[in-house]
Amino acid sequence: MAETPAGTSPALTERQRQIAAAARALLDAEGPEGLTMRRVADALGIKAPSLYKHVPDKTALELLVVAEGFVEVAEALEAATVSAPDPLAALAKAYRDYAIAHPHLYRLMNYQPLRRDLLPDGVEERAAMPLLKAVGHDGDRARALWAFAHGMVSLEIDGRFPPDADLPAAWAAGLRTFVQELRS
Amino acid sequence: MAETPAGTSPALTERQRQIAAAARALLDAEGPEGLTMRRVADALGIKAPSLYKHVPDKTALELLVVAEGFVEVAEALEAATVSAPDPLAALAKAYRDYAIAHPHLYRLMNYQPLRRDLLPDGVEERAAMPLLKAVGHDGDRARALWAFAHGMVSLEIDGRFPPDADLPAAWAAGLRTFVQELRS
DNA sequence: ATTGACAGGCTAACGTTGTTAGCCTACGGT
DNA sequence: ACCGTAGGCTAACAACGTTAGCCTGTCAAT
Repeated sequence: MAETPAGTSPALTERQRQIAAAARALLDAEGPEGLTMRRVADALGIKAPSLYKHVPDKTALELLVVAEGFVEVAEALEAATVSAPDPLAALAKAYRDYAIAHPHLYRLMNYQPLRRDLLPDGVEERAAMPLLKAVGHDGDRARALWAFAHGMVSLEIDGRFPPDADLPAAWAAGLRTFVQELRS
Repeated sequence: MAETPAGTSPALTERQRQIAAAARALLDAEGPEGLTMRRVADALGIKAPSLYKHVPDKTALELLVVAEGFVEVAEALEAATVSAPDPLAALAKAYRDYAIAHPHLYRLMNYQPLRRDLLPDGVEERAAMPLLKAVGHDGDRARALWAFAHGMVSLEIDGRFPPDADLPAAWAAGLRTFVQELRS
């Protein structure tokens, strides 16, 4: 058991990175049903119980994947907002694009309480930065925008909108306010 | 096997209503982990396999509960918006109140694709009506508002906002736009 | 009055899941 | 030369959803 001071990033071993990669691949390819201990172990050529030598339990394994997802999202949002004519629209588009591209991962990341204590430090903040910046460092409005985007994306991913819904129009309707208020 | 014309509400049997009630109670009290076939059967004094004489599988059982939830939400929203000075704020508050009061049910209803074909007719539409009315029968804005509310509520339920976040202020920031636009 | 269908319970069992216990082996440091 | 530890393994458990097959009571039709 490596000594890991509470509140510090654990620094993954090679095996843990392999596990995370295998899990990620399975999740992307087959969804949450495909993400089982035995399947992950199979992908690495070992048996399921051996995973527990590297990871305390399944939720910790999932967290490895989630952490990876947060970094990716952060990178995508940063890349999208840097020098964009309309940063807010670009941000929204990038957020949605990522979710649509990786719906299973998006659910794993956002459809449940987040074990922040087990997440590497700063990961979440980094992902939130582009949002805060785009919205003028107003926490309340940032949270409102996040909620709107998350709501739109999750409802779309889960097919909850009627098939004839004009989602771009709905996005526009929702974003209008934020843009407006920024200009005032 | 009762003949149930496709697309028509099945009309529950007494036993099915009992099953739904037991499931609902378990879900409210213990969350999704508590909602198992055996636990539901126990609550009714029967064995798990007997449930399958009344319900095809677990997701159908869950759908009984979900349908009940939709009716309750619809009633709550209708009651809240009737003769409210600020219908939109009242609607938002009622929506949140329901979700906060029944978080497990809210997740079951809204965190996954919805099997509309197995849901009694009109249930979903009825729940959507107060929203549409409050927003001036503009579908795009209605969906944007729904997404915002769902995002706020689900992120709150899952503890995703920082503990010091001022959620009422975030709600206000998000709702401002809708109110504004209505007045114009 | 007898029959027979069927509704609705039961037990036994299967396959899959996460997880634990306990064993074995190879390697690296004292 | 030792020995601890990292990291595999097999066997097994409990809980889950679900199926097969049986049995009994009720009730309608002959």
